[in-house]
Amino acid sequence: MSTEDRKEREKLEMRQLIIKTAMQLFKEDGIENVSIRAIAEKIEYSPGSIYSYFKDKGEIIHAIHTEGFEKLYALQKSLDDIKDPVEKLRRMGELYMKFAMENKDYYDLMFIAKGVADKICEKQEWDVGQRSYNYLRDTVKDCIENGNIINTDVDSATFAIWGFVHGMASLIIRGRCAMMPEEVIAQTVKGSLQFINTHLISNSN
Amino acid sequence: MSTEDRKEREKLEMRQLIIKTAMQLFKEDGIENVSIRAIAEKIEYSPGSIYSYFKDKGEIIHAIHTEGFEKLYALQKSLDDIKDPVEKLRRMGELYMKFAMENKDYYDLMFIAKGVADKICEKQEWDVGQRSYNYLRDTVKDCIENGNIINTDVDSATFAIWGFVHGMASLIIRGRCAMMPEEVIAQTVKGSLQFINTHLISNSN
DNA sequence: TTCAAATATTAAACAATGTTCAATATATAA
DNA sequence: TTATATATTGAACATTGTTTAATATTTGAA
Repeated sequence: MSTEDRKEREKLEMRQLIIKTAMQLFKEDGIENVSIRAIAEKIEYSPGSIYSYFKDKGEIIHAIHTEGFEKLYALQKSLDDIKDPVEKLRRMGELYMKFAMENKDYYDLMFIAKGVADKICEKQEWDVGQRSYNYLRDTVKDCIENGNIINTDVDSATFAIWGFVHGMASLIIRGRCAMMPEEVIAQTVKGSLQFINTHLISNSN
Repeated sequence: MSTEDRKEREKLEMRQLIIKTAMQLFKEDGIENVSIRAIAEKIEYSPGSIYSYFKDKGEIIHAIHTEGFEKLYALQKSLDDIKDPVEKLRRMGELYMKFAMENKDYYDLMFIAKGVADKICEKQEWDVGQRSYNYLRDTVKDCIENGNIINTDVDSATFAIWGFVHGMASLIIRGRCAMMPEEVIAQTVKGSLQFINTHLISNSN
C-alpha cells in the first residue's frame, strides 16, 4: 500500500524537520534557545504537535548530541593513516581540545550537560560515544604494545588521558578558569598538552 | 540606637536561616530540590519574603557553593605538615578525588554547574576557589623547584594536574563513564592516579 | 462523490519555576 | 495613640515542558 509508505515517509520528514530546526536554534544561540515552543513557532506548528513525533524534549536533544559525536568521530578518523601511535595520540589530544574549544555548545551537550537531557545516558545510546572512546583506547593500546607507554594498563592510561583533556576543556567551557586571564588560557593548554606528552609517552621505540 | 542593631542582627539571622534551610534541602536531595518556594515553605514564609534578604536565587546558591570550597580547603589544609612536595601532591590528588566522589552535589556546584548559578563566576567571588587553586599551585611549584617535576612551567603543570583529576571526577559525576561497569570505576581512577604520579613526578630529589 | 473512520493538529490547560509588586500587616518613634 | 517606616504577603507575570479534549484533515470504501 503506497499511502502507508508515504505516511511513514512524511512522518520521518517531519521528524527531520523538527531536528533540523532544533539544530538551527542550537547553533544560533546555544542549548538555552532550544525550546519546544521555539521549534514549534519556527516550523509553524503548535507546540503540542511535536509530541506526535517525539516522546519528549530529551529525544530531540539527543539527536543534536549524536550529531556532535559524528563531528568528533569524523575528526578522529582523519588520523587514520598516521602509523606512529605516539604521533597519533599527540595529534588526537590537540584535535580533541580544538574540537572542544571551537564547538563549546556541542562539547557541553556531549560531555557535560545534565538537566538538559537526562535521556542521553539512559539507554545503550552511548554507542556513538563508545566509538570515539574505543578509537582513543585502541591508540593507547598500540602505544603500550609498542613500549611507548609503560607501567600501566590500557584502561587506566586511557581514562587518565581522556580525563586530562576533558578536564581542561570542561573547566574552560564552564568558566572555572577565572584564576588566569582569558588571553593566556590557550597558551596554558598548549603547555599542559606538551607537559603530558613529554612525560607519559616515551619515543624510545 | 539599640533597635537598629537588633534589626540588623535579625536581618542577618534571617539570612542565615534561609541559607541553612537551603543547605538542608541541598543535602537532602541535591540542587534540584533547592527552590525558592521550597525554602519559603520550610521556614513558613511566603516566597516573596526571601527577596527581602537575597537579590536572587543565585546569591543563595552561591552561599552553598562557598561552603563546599570551605570543606575542600579544610581537607587541603590537613596536608600542611607534609614536607615532601611529591608526597603532598600525591595525597592531594587522592584527597581531591575522594572529596569529589563523596560530595558529588557539592563538587558539581563548585566545578561543573552552569545554569544553576551563573552568579558564581561573575564577580571576584572566586576567592575561595583561588585559595584552593593556589594551594595546589604552590605544591607544584615546590615540586618543580625541588627537581621532581621537570621540563615545564608551574602554570602548565598545575593546570594539567587539576584538569586530570577534575576530568575524571566530572566524567563520573555527569555519568559519562557508561563504557565501564560501575564496579570498576574506582579501581580505574586509582590506576589512573598512579599512572600520572609515576610519570609526571620523579622521586629523584 | 460521499461519508464514516482514522489520523493529525490545535488551543487551552496544568504544573512548576523564578521574580515582581501593590496591598496588607506589623513594628517603631514621637 | 498615632503617623511613619518596615516586613510580609498573596496574587500575578513570564517562562518552561507536557497532557488532553476538541477540532480539522485525510483516508478508504460504498
